[in-house]
Amino acid sequence: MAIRRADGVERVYDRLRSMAMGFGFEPGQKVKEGALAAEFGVSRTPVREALNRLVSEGFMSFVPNRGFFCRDIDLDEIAELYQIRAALEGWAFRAACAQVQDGELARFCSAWGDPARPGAFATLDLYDAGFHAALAGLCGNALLARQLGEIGDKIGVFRNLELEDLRRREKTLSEHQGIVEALARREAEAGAALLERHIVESAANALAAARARLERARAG
Amino acid sequence: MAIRRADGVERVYDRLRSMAMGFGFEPGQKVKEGALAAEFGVSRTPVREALNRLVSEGFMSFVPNRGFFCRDIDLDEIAELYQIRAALEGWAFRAACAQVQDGELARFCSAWGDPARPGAFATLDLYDAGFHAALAGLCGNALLARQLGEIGDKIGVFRNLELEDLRRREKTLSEHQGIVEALARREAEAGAALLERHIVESAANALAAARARLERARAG
DNA sequence: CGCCGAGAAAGTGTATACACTTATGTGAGG
DNA sequence: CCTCACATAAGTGTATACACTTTCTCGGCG
Repeated sequence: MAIRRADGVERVYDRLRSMAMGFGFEPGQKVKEGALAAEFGVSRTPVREALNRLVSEGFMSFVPNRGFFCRDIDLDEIAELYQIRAALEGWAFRAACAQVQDGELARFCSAWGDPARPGAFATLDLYDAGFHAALAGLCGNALLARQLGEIGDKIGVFRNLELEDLRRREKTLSEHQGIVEALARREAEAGAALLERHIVESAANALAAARARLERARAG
Repeated sequence: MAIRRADGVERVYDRLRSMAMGFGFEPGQKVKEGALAAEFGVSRTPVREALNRLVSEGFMSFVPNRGFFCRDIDLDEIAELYQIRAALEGWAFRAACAQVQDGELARFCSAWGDPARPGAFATLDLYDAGFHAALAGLCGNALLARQLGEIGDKIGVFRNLELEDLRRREKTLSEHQGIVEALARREAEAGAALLERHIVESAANALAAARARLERARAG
């Protein structure tokens, strides 16, 4: 038997994480170590390790002697995540206005201020994620940028669902445009206000999408 | 041998976490599973599980085939944590001004606006932590409050060290006072500005304390 | 029909075994 | 004295074993 087949935990962790981000598990569903171990062709040990990591990342919950459960998708929680995102991105924008170097700012604006840019991305949600990640990168706080990334992962599919609406797509692009322009002029307060409104609206749409998705899941 | 002695992982996890929060490990030090297992009187399995959780909480790092390492205390990282705290608490304050109920607000103000209140706490850093936690609780976003709690844990000892300076203690109390008054009048922007300045100053002091502590550790 | 309890089945919790990897020490050659 | 190669020790990665707990099943009883 091939013991130490390369990077067992890592593979298991990645698969479980993407399953948890998408709809690979029913919300709230019990997650059985043994079944996953069999499915992935490893023993329970690496599965448990991966699950433990996912617990403290908030993708799973754990009850002693009962095991692991997929988090259930809670609309309130998604709303709260969007609020945290608004707080963090707003701060990041102000910080970027105050301290980013001219060169870096110019590079950002020419890259993300171009209305044709979305065409280079396979899907709009990838473009959107890229935009917000790049923006967060300007504030000089790597930890904050990382936190925003993790929040994005948890919001996950709903951000995607949200952008399926065609009118919402155009609105997203024009709002991004406005934010870039404010940043170019280093208008911290005005830009932050635009950004926060942009996120609040995204939240409303994502919540609607999530609600619909949950209805569908409950029905089918 | 007593297999299944109650809550093995939980006990191990708690001990490791408090060790990591204080100075139980040298910063950057390698953490050997076997040694810890022996010390705690359990096998490596629960130790690894606890360590895995601590990795995704940011208290430990992990390198495949090399094992776990205590995070090294990075001054930049502490500064970044304080910035995230400022962003989150600032947002929470504004949200609290906008939407907290009169009754809850009054209760908060009478509790934390009392200058004699600190006397009820064993140490000032407990009082300080309590104040900021209560404030975060007013914004109605439980996830945000939790995040702030975790940030507080990571800042950990330095917050404590920071408050050892006597002048800083008095300053802290009067700044809290001002924040409570702004909240009582629901002056979102003015209060948030006070709060953010308060945190920025705390950060500067905590960083100085951390720097001193690191010097001492390096010398002794 | 519903409820309860005993027994069986399924599943978790941790110890242990052992393959594999990395670190450590040691002696020969430069 | 330094360096490299190799043996050895230390340590990690995962499978497996087995005790304990929870959950399921089903027959008897009210």
